[in-house]
Amino acid sequence: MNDTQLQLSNQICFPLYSASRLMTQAYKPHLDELGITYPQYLVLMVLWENDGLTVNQISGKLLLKTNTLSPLLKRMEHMKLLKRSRSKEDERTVIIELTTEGKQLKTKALPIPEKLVAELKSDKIEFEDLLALKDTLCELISVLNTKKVVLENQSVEPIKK
Amino acid sequence: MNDTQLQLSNQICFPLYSASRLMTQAYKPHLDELGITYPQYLVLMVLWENDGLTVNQISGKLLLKTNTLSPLLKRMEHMKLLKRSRSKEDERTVIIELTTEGKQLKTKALPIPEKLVAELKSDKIEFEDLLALKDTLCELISVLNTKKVVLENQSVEPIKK
DNA sequence: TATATTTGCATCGCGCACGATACAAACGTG
DNA sequence: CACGTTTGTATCGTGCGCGATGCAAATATA
Repeated sequence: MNDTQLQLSNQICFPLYSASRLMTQAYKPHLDELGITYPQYLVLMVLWENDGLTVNQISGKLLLKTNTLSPLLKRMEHMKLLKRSRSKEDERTVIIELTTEGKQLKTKALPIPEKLVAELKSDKIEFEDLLALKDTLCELISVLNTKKVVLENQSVEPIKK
Repeated sequence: MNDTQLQLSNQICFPLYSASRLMTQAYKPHLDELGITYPQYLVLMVLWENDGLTVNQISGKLLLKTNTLSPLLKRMEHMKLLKRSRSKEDERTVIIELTTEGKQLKTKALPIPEKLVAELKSDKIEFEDLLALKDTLCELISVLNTKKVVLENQSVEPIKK
């Protein structure tokens, strides 16, 4: 029995981890111009597509827990990008709505994806490879996410009737 | 001109970001048993393969800056997993060496990659897809990393003779 | 209706990541 | 040898991510 599996080069997770960080770094100069971070960019993309969501709904779309989103959204409120307000139907839920400034940022963000693709496509990576990459990643996410939900629902207490 | 490019589902970066986080979460229960975090696991894998590296060498292998590694390694020294010492040849460089405890942890870590692959393979993802994923990710990393190095070397001052 | 449970969000503590900055050792140049 | 520059590491401040915990509103149950 050898230990080649413990070599960095043979793990799927390390390339995933590095590629994710490097990609975020590649976005950074473009996002700096808008004065936002990458997670903030994600929140904005969700809201540009569908404004007025609750914290929980954003959490579901970004797969981020509310304990990550709460401070993040609070910072974005201080930046005047969005407004938080309690729902009248359910006082527990918080509605997130873009301000005019938050909506206007969409125009400045529009060319960013194109630029990023251009930066990558200029090299030896085929566009088709990126599409295949995205598909496999989404499969992976689906598997990991459902597995996680299953584990969370395995309560310590036996299921009660 | 439409804005479908700004939809979350059409960005390559979001799946990358989510998959990376979810994968780290999938490792967590296994790493918890060893009492280490995922970045610490990465450092150990590098050292298991090649002990006695400098901070700079580890930085190169993990693509992490030394300002991330310094505190990380310090924590691991407090955990008695490794020892830091200044090189005698060059007083600036710090040599990182595993302790007996750090070396022994390898035995407990050995079954982890196998378990992870098993968790993934049990579902609809083909093993070949994961290999292709890894290859494309490594290409991506190569492109992003070299691009970054090039940008860093573009000094503000003109190149002096 | 009273009580128990669930749900939605927030707070806290910790460990990354990283840009900016600092600093001493090493190196290069005159 | 004196100097300016580069190199290797560390420190600081900020923003995530996330497990653990808290808490009030809503819901379910008795």
